[in-house]
Amino acid sequence: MTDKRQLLIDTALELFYRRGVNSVGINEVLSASGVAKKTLYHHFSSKNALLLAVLEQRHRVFIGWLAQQLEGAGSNDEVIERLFNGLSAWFEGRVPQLGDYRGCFFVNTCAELSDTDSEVSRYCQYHKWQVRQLIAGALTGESDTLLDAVCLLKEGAISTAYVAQEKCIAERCVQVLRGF
Amino acid sequence: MTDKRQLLIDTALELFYRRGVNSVGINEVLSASGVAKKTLYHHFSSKNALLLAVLEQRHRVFIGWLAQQLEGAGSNDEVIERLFNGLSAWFEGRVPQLGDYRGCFFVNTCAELSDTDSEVSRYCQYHKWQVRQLIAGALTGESDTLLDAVCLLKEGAISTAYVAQEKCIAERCVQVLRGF
DNA sequence: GTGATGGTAGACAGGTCGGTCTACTTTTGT
DNA sequence: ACAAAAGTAGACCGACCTGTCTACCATCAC
Repeated sequence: MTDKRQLLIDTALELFYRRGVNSVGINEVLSASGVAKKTLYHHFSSKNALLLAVLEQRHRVFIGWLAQQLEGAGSNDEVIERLFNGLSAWFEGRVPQLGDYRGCFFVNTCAELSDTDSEVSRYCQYHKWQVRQLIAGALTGESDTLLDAVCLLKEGAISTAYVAQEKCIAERCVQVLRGF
Repeated sequence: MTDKRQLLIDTALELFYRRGVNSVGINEVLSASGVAKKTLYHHFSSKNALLLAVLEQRHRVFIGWLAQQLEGAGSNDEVIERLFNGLSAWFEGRVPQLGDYRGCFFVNTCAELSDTDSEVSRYCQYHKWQVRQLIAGALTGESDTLLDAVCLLKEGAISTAYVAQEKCIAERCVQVLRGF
C-alpha cells in the first residue's frame, strides 16, 4: 500500500542528499524509482510535500543512529568520545544508513531555500533542537557550557568536514574538549 | 570601463546571497541591475564565471572586514573577544558590508552544488583556509588546539546562527573558550 | 572619418521545471 | 463478483532556464 510512497521517499532522499534538492527534478526521482508521475502526486501534493517527508525520514534515521551511538556511555568523556567517533565514521562514509558524506542534509536544505521562514526551514530548526536534546540527555551534570561546547564543535566539524574536506576534523574536536 | 561589470557583480552578490545561487536566474540579475544580457556575456562567459567573480568579491570584502576586526588585539583573549563580537554583529545584521545575515555564502554555495570537485567548491575551500590563516596570524603562541577550537566554534556559530536562528550564539562561544 | 569597443533592447533556441490530465491496468477489500 | 483504490505510461501546459543572435547606438583613439 505505502510501498511506492516509501520507495519515492528513499529514492528522493538519496538523490536530494547527494546532489541538492534544487538540482534534482521530480522527473529524475520518478525515472530513478520507476514510479509514475501520477502516483507521486497521489501520495504527495507537491515537490515540497515530498521534501518534507524526506526530511522526516532523514530525521528518524539520524536520531536513531545517534541514539544508538550514545547509549550506554558511562561518563561525559565517553559520550564525547562516542559522539565524535561516530561523526568521524559518518564523514568517512562508514555509516551505511547515512550514505556518502555530503554535509548535513538539513543545513544544506536550508541553504538552498529562498524563504527563511518556510515549513521546511522550521523543520530543520526542530531537527537541530532534537539533536541537542539527545546530547543533553546523554551528558550528566548541569553544565550548559559543556553542552554548548559539544554542540557547537559538532556543528563546526560537520561544516568543516564538508566545505574544507577535512575528514579527520572530528578527532580534533575531542582534542579540543580534553582541555575542558 | 569595468563599470557595468562591477555593477553586475554587486547585484548578483546581493541576490545570490539573499536567495541562493540556484534560485536566482540570469534574467533577474539583469533586470535588477538594468544591464543588457549581451553585456553580461561580454564580461562573463557563463553564469558560473559570474558566480566565481561574485565569490572573489565576497572573499575580499569578508577578509577585509575580519582583518579590521582583529587588528591591534593585544592578547589571545582579546582576539577571541573581537572575533566573536564581530560575528555577533554580523548575525544581527549590524555589518553593512556583509548584508543581512543568511549564513556563510561559501558554505551555502557549496551546499547548492551538485559537483563536489568544481572550481567553485575549491574556491570555497580556499576561502575557509584563508580565514583560518588570518586567525592563526592574530593568535600568539603555537597552540594548534586553540586555533582549532576557535575556528570550529566560529564555524559552528555561523551554522547555528542561521539554521537554528540563534543570533546570540557567538557570546556563548566566548563563554566556552573561557574554560580554555 | 572610421573602426574598435562597449553598450542598448529584446527575439529566439533548445531544454527543463513542476504539475495536470487522459486512458488504461492491476491490486485489494468485502 | 465487483467496485474502489492504487498503479502504469506519457502527452501536455505554461513558465522559466542559460545562452546566442540580430540590429542599432555612443564613445573614443588614431
